[in-house]
Amino acid sequence: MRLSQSLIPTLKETPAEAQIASHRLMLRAGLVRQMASGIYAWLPAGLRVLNKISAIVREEQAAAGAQELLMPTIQSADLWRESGRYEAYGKEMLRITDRHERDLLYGPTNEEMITSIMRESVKSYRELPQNLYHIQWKFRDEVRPRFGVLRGREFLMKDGYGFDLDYAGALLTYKKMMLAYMRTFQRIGITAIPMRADTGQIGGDLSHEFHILAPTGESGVFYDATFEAGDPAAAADVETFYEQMTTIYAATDEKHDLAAWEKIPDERRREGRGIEVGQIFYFGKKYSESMNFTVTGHDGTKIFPEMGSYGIGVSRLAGAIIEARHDEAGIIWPDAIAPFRAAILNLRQGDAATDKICNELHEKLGADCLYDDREERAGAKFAEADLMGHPWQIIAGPRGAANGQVELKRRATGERLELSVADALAKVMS
RNA sequence: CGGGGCGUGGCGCAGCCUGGUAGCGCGCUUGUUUUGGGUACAAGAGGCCCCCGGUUCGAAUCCGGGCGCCCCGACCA
Repeated sequence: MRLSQSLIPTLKETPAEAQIASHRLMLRAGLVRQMASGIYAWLPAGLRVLNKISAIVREEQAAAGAQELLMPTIQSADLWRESGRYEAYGKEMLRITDRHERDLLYGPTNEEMITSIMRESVKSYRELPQNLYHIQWKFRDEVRPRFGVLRGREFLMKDGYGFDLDYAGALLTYKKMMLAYMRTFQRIGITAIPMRADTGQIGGDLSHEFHILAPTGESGVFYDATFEAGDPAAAADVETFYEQMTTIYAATDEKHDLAAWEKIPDERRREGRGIEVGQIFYFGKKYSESMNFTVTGHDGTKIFPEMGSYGIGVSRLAGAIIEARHDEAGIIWPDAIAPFRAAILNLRQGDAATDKICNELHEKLGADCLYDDREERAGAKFAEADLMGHPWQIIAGPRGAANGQVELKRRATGERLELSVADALAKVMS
């Protein structure tokens, strides 16, 4: 993609409303624009991030046996009256009336809807277990939206719902989802820690939140340093994995257990701030019972399926990652979800040898690279590339172009290498 | 929902107290210059001063009402 023909409106100065790093950088790097309080438009580069996160989520959900569907954003109030949450949910729910005076709402979550879909079609124990998810925009009318996309009112969430015949099955689904989540976060390139959590509006009795560590996080977190070492998803099987995840200490301030904390050796105690990027719940028959969803068991009796729900804040992740990975110059994207894997900086637009090298690079690297072909000073190009946080920068100028050399810069480390065009390409694509 | 603040070209801000017809920096356009870390000079374009009403000969400025946005706290993927 050529920068000269792209809508990537970077800002030299920080808009006054942005207080925290991720918000400032998302605006400055041209990823998002605010359209109303807590409501954002995702510009082309920002959308690429959302799409890359979603793609990884999809792959890991598929690997865990979950099926993707797509439910609407607008829901009927009647559905929510069945579960009793239409009244219970309060002002966070955006309520809408259509031209026929029917009560609708913009979905803050989808337990009722998925249960309704399942109960229409699933009648036999033979059809369970099933696990379904979608990636869809949600709306929660927060009292005070803030921190850019970290606490928006409209946000993109992956929400999944598991249906099992019994507690054992539901617990296994819960464990599988925890594993899928840890793999997802790992592939995205961040460290997330599962922490025991309250169940809030969703209800139920077993829940974990996944936090990524960042000094500006909204929750205080306490954890055993063991989480920082090794590969959390490397366990031989899901039971071993779950055992490890739930025996090593980790809790948010709400659930912090001083007695357990003090048993951990001093040097392994870690205290910090966390940003919640996902949460999983087991809540049993809460919705199957209230909404009368049953399947017939092999002995002919009716069974209320056991349920759980599984959420990842996709749009929040985009902000949270920046919060965890940036410096004074800008964003430091992990390779897996950077809007562009590499940027080509043409330091002398119009210099024949330089242009030739850049065009060749652009062609070979394809759509996942951004070619800065603008008529700008070198300094401006460097500054903007650092701001946007491309994992790799390929810097081409007349100095090196004469003998076929370019400079390759790694954003995360600042490391630079003088390489031939072919070697630079090989490194970026590996 | 309690407390505080802000709204002036695209962005960051000054002007408001003490009313007299809008200014600075960045960005944008054109030309020259510069050419490896946000270059310099020159000439331009661009503003219902958030909205409505009031006071006044005259309102960005004073008064009343409304809307929007931000920050702190309580609440939340």
